[in-house]
Amino acid sequence: MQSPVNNPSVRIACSSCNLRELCLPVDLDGHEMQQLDALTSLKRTFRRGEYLYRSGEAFRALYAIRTGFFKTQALHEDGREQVTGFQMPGEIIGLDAICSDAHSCDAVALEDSEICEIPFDRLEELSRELPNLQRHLHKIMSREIVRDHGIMMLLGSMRAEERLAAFLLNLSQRFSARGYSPNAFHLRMTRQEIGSYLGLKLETVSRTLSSFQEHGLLSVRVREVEIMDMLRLRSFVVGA
Amino acid sequence: MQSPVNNPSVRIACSSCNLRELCLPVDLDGHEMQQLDALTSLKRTFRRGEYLYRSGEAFRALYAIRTGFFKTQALHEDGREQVTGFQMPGEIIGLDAICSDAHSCDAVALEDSEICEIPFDRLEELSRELPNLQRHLHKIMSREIVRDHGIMMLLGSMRAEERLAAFLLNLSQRFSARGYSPNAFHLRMTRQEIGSYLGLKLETVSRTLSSFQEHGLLSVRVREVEIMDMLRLRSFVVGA
DNA sequence: CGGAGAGTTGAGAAACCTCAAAGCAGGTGG
DNA sequence: CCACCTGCTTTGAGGTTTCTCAACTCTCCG
Repeated sequence: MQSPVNNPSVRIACSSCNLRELCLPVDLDGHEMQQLDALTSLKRTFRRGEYLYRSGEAFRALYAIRTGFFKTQALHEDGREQVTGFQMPGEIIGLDAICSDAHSCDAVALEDSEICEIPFDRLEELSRELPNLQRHLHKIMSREIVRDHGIMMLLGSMRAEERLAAFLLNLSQRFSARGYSPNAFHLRMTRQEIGSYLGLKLETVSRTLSSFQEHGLLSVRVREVEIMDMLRLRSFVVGA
Repeated sequence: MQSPVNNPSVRIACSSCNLRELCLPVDLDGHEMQQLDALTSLKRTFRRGEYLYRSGEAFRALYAIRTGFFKTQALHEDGREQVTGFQMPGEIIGLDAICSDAHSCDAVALEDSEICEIPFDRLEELSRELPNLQRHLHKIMSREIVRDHGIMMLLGSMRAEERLAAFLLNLSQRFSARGYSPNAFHLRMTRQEIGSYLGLKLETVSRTLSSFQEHGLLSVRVREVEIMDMLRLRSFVVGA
């Protein structure tokens, strides 16, 4: 993922990384911002396919994605694994590890990526001093919970077409918020990964995309998606 | 739900309510505990069917369930609603409201219940002073995220039998942690509500329960469940 | 005792999955 | 630079699971 063309949300981010998730701006003055920057100075890069962390590893830090694209996946006891999310620049991952001091899922780079490490001890420390930061951290965690509820709803009560429409619209909206086109984008993940995330088999994902294309909702060429009829796509999700 | 017969986890809870979720004990000394107690002194009771809060209401406080049983449900834009969780004594609800300062789901009492209100401003304030409490709050939120991932996995990759087995084992484990029998318990929710939570129709829930009974895994009489073969029930969830 | 909500059960339909085969794209090594 | 190989994607046919619609029963209250 290249740098956004023109994105006001990104401009207000702290200089070293996007600690704040987009749409959740935090109110910090210059000095406070410096402290936050100092906290988030450790950066690392990952090649496509590399693991940022694995299930079971000790928890030390949260990670803010600076550039690139990740997926997180949880493994079942019986070996089945399920993608629990796709993460874009500006988003925070690792929150699920706090409760047990160990990561409960894997995070894998879907393309060459750069992240910014946020030592959790020090984040907690700093957030005791900066109530704005404290509240912001709570909001990020709460937002993750709400997001998960949305996915539960999708998995529990939507049909394949609705799930895929919701998925594409969500991607579109997130790309758009980062200054990219909401109508045309590149999928970083395989059909299998999309299916895993949406509770569908890869063949169903492929068939449904083809069907969307036949009906003129969008055009797909392998991983290149162009949404042609945003309104009709939206009507899949909202209405029955 | 009556008071537990003999439950060590509850004994270490603060006196006025179970702020800590079970299995996540917090390390506070006497004075700190007093401060926490002062925070959580407001109690309220609810009759079966009453709403603790509704989607859209302003967010002011978290709620610890002291006695009783709740469900939380999210409403779709199109009117569909989905149960996102069932809550028992000692559990905290309302975390999803932090991110937007408004509740994003309804909380409904499934039986006469008593809760303890925790004003969030003051909880944040106190957790700035007490690092142990701060970490504990973060763990509670993180635990909610992990729980939700578990449900996503259930919804995305399990069949009806597996989902129901997982659901019953989860209830059993939670009752057990509260000092009740893990083998025999009363369901507080309807088939419809179970189905909504598990992404199934009520008829499928009913049929699957009947099938479990036929196979000698458990006995069901409407809402009274007795698990007869815990191991075989477990094998549904772990194995293929 | 009657009514309303909850639960059970059956039959047929719909959605999605499984298995299989073939086409495509991108990377690697000759 | 091309050919090949591997992994990803598409499409088809048939099977399973779950849903839908419907009728009936049960249980709990008033």
